[in-house]
Amino acid sequence: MSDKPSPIRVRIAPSPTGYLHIGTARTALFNWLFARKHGGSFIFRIEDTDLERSEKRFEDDIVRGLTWLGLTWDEGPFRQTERLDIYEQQLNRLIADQKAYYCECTKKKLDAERAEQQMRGEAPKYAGTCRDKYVSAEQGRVIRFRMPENETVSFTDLIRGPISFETGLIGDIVIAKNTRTPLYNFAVVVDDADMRISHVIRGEDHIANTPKQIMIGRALGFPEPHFAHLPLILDPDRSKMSKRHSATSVDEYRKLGYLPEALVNFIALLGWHPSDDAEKMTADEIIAKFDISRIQKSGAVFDVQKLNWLNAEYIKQKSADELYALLAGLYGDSDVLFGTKEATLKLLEAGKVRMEKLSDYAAVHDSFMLHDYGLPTLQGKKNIPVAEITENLSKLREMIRATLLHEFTESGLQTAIMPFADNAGRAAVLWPLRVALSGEEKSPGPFEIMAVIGKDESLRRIELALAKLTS
RNA sequence: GGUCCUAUCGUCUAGCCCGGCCUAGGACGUCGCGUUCUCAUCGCGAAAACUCGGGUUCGAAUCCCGAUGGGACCA
Repeated sequence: MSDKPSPIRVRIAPSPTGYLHIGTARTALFNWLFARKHGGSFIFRIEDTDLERSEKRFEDDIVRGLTWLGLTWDEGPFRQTERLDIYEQQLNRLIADQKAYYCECTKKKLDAERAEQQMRGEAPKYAGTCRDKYVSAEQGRVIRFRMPENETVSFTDLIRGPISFETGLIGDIVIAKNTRTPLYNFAVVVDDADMRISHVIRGEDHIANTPKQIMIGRALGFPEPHFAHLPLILDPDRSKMSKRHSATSVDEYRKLGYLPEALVNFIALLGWHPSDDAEKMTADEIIAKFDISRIQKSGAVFDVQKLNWLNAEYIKQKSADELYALLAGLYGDSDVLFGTKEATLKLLEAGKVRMEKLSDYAAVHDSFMLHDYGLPTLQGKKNIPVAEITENLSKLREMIRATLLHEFTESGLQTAIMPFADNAGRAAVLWPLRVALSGEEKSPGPFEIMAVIGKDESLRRIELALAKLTS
């Protein structure tokens, strides 16, 4: 054995039996971070041996999702269905070495055995009927791995420390249906060895598979990788995150208007924490601060509120142009435009603080439109007299008319109007002005609205209010 | 049912390995106050946690044992 450290090689190995799941994305992220942190390689493998449930559209979704998140891989995607010869070769080797054997037990017989074991309160496992008799490949229904009977398998989990299992409790597991149809626990071992994976970083739900895979790997004479089992992402009821309670697919989050940098940042913080308490971090900063030993042992609840906060932070830091491009990509130009492109950019600049998600844009867009309203709204809770409102709005109309076009900005309008508002009473000036412009109890500020809708439209809306007052 | 993992504010977590600096820190959320009328942003502030029981020790969130809770996997 050489002391030369083997290169860091990690992988993400999803099954294309569903859309890219948040949990899978998080596993991918931690593998990616580990690879990037240590100058290693990140390998992408598609575990599509389950032909019934695997679909091309799911594979495409996974590829698209990882790309969108920026989790770029160095090798792959490899597909297990394209590697059948490799598994067959290793399976034959195991059979020749008598470390695996054909089993002809019927499902009915196995079910009966299991029921009996359960009754006796024993751990359900294969009774070993075919273990020591000759069953030909033709007679065999499945191929089983000959599990040693009295061994303790131990491994040191990078996150949890030492973990051990008794092989006697595991039994002779099925590793393939036939030499061309390997099962999960076998294919994984062969692939990880073949791809020279140094660290297997995966979800906690795989802990029980680890001893099986270690034993198969030993039987095959493969070097043993390091293992790290990540805590699970939980729903608010603390069960494993599932569709039942929340959006679980990465693409759903994209469609809801979450930014990839926000999702990556948030997901990184689920079960991991930098030593300096930083919360908002770019991917590069996360890589720099990443340390696998700081990963949490217990599950983390997916708190959408915190994700929303982070997403809002990232939206605020985008320019109007960037937001426009993002929005147009998501909804199409026609749904995004507010009059002209120029006005839309102004709206975006003013309105982005009101968006947690890109999908909030519709409401923001709407908040700059004029809504139907009645006299009581214009008078407000303080019930400002109609005469006073009429007088103030008339004066405002003149001031706005007099405002030069290049001063028709939020700050320009503020400078022009605030002295008057302070004089006549802010509440009696600003409230009616704002309602005249928006028609709403709650809305963006009057200067914000005017700067976005422009001089002509502002005056039109004020005229409308004045007309309402005199009618 | 069996096996395995796990336990600090409502949530994400710092601290735990190397006991005293912890009157337990930060963030989200909540509540309050302020900032150009409302809303949002922004600023300031508040409430809010060491699962329980034993032990070790001068001293335990931190070490040991047990219980209880939660979860995952297999069936």
